[in-house]
Amino acid sequence: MSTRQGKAGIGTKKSRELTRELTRERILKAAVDLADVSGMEDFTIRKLATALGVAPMNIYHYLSSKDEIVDGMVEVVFGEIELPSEDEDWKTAIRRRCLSARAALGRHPWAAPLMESRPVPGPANLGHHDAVIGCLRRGGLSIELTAHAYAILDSFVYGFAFEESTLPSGDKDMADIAAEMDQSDFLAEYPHVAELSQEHVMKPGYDFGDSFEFGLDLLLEGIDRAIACD
Amino acid sequence: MSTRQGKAGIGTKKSRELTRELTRERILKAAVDLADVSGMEDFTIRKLATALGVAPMNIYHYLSSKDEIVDGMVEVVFGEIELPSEDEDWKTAIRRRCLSARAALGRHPWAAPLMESRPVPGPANLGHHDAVIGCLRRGGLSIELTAHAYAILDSFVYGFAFEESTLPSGDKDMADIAAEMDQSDFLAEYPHVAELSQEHVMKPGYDFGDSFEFGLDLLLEGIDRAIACD
DNA sequence: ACCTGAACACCGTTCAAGT
DNA sequence: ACCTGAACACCGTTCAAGT
Repeated sequence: MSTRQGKAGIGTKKSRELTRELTRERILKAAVDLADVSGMEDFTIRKLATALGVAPMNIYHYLSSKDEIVDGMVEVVFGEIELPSEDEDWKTAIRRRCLSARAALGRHPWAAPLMESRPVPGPANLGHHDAVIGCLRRGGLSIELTAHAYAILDSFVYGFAFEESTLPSGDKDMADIAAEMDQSDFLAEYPHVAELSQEHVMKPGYDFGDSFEFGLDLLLEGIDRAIACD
Repeated sequence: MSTRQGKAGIGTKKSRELTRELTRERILKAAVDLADVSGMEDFTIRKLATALGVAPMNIYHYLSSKDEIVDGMVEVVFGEIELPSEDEDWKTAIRRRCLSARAALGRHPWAAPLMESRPVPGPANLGHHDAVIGCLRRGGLSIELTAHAYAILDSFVYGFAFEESTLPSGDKDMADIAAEMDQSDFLAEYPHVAELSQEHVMKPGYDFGDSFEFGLDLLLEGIDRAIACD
């Protein structure tokens, strides 16, 4: 009955799109989706606008620069990472949040190098940091050890996720590189790379990701041991 | 006496520049220098050309795309990383090369996210990989454990170096963020971040880099222990 | 108020032309 | 052969103008 209802009813094909007004959130969702499929290299405001079906300049009404869009996208990803539970011991809780972080970065491969490098961290980012630090402190770690633990765990998690996100060009192409060079030259020049590649990485069951928990547990156990001599 | 000698002698101010013909190596050196001072964000072929005193298109004669330039720059950095010695035990040798890698990435902060993400690794890159893998194998690690060790050490080293390279906007600005928000609001919302920041990070002696050796040694010791159950 | 197209100052790269 | 300027197809962003 209202004019709004009337308007929405006019269009047939486009009505679904048209009723969806542009909002900050809708823009950021579309931005994350676009980056997920195109990667950050090809992520441009102009393409984002086309994906949303609006003129590029329209976006500037809700987010005032590309940097602000990227900030918002990083916040979306932080929102997807499970906060450490307050009911578990610190090691279990932190372990779970690290696995959750890797899973989120697996869904959004463009995000790994951006998570810790935004000049102005948003509330989801800060809230996440606070929960992790709080969890470590409750676990009995001193401030010094908390700082160490935080730095090394995040370096590892983000470093690993980033490495993983660029892998298709690093393992798969290893065969290509070997193919481009003369096979026997490659073997002579880089015998250990060749061995590892042929006898392990190329084998059916291999998954680079398996190393994640291996390394994570080394760090967690090491931190645990360090609590004693704190 | 030769015409070449004659030519070189003509100019007075510019002769030093002019005699230095453009070469692949000279371009790459200038590229690394430019990225060191400007960062990768501002690194453009056009600016590189101006720095070299040539027309932009001239560069394409020696390197056929920006990607190829970046590949070359990464190779330069790999060349600066100390290879693991063959005379030391694996732990000492690998430890040294990890410290050397961090030092190199400290000199070239733009490089961390590029080292392991080039589609086509160059000879310095491959040679480096080969030496590290060889060192681990000689140390008695199985192929499986070598793969784990390699993956987690590099994730940590590159992850940490990257984190470190973006730090000025992450620690310094923490004070700014707190200043922008109401101080008491910040303290109420993020009490653990505030505590860590005030009682540790802001203190005179604090250096984020101290966590590097802490984490590195946890990983090395953990790998060492894993050799037994291999 | 919300949305827009034209324009500006940049990119990387191609091309045709200079020596 | 080496080097070049003009031009092309893109960027992010500003601006003045539409409703």
